[in-house]
Amino acid sequence: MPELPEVEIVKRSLFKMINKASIIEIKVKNKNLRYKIPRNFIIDLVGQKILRITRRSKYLIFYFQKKLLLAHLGMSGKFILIRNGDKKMFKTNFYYDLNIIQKHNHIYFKLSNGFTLVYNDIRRFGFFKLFNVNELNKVTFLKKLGLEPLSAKFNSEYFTIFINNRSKNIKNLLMDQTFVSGLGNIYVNEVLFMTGIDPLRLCNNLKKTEIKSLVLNIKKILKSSILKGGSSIKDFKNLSGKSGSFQSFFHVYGRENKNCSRNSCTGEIKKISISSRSSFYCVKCQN
DNA sequence: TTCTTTGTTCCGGA
DNA sequence: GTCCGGAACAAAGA
Repeated sequence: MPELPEVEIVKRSLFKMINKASIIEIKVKNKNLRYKIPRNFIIDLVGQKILRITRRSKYLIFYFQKKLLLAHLGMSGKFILIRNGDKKMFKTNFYYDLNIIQKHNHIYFKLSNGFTLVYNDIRRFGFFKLFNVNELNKVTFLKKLGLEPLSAKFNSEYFTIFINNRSKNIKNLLMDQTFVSGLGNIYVNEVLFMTGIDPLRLCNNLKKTEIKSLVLNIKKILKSSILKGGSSIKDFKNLSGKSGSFQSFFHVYGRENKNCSRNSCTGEIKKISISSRSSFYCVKCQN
């Protein structure tokens, strides 16, 4: 489940391997992703050169001469790089992991640098959208997004002002992409555990020190995960098919009924549902 | 067949 | 008008 750190790793891998390459050919095997791949998708992109690749929240943005390609990986979307014309498909030097099922390959981008970029997505919740180059400011997906959690502007002052006159619980606040963009369920669970805050605590009851600590821990956990190559709790793989290592550092997510991993805490991890999303927390040190 | 999983969007109620 | 939570949506695997 790609959240900010995973998307950042994908962006870096893509930048390293295919930046400045041109698209020679596109094969759409299944156009029914989260949104239908439009008719003009192929004609708009073939012959275009990738000028740069950036990330905003969990979105990837590919800059071409005439178009912008916005991509979201949804729950299970991944990019795989194979050699052009390779019939063995997943037995290349670049992808030896057979957890990838070929029937979920939906789009092939044949590139000028000898590689083909494959988009694979089991649940097909990911999507691609095309925009004109000067229309980035009109993209509604991006317009609504709040601050990047790793930016300097995301700090205690911003946090304090935003929660003024708001009463939602802290779990939902951190999940709210208009507040801070890029955190998903897994990282929010981890941040709240690290900070020792009950996910149901109302955000307008937070103390100054808790807000400060939350901001610090959000940055710390995201940076640490990026350094370790992203998590791989279920589906995440980087371009070379290797899992990240951050998943082994999860303290609460998926640890229902297990003992709290915090030194000196004898509590147990409980699972509850908040806004129909599962939340894991220690009954003792998060209250 | 039902339940779970995700981020995003939409809708009704306060 | 604004805020909030819950539900719907997409697909697939257990």
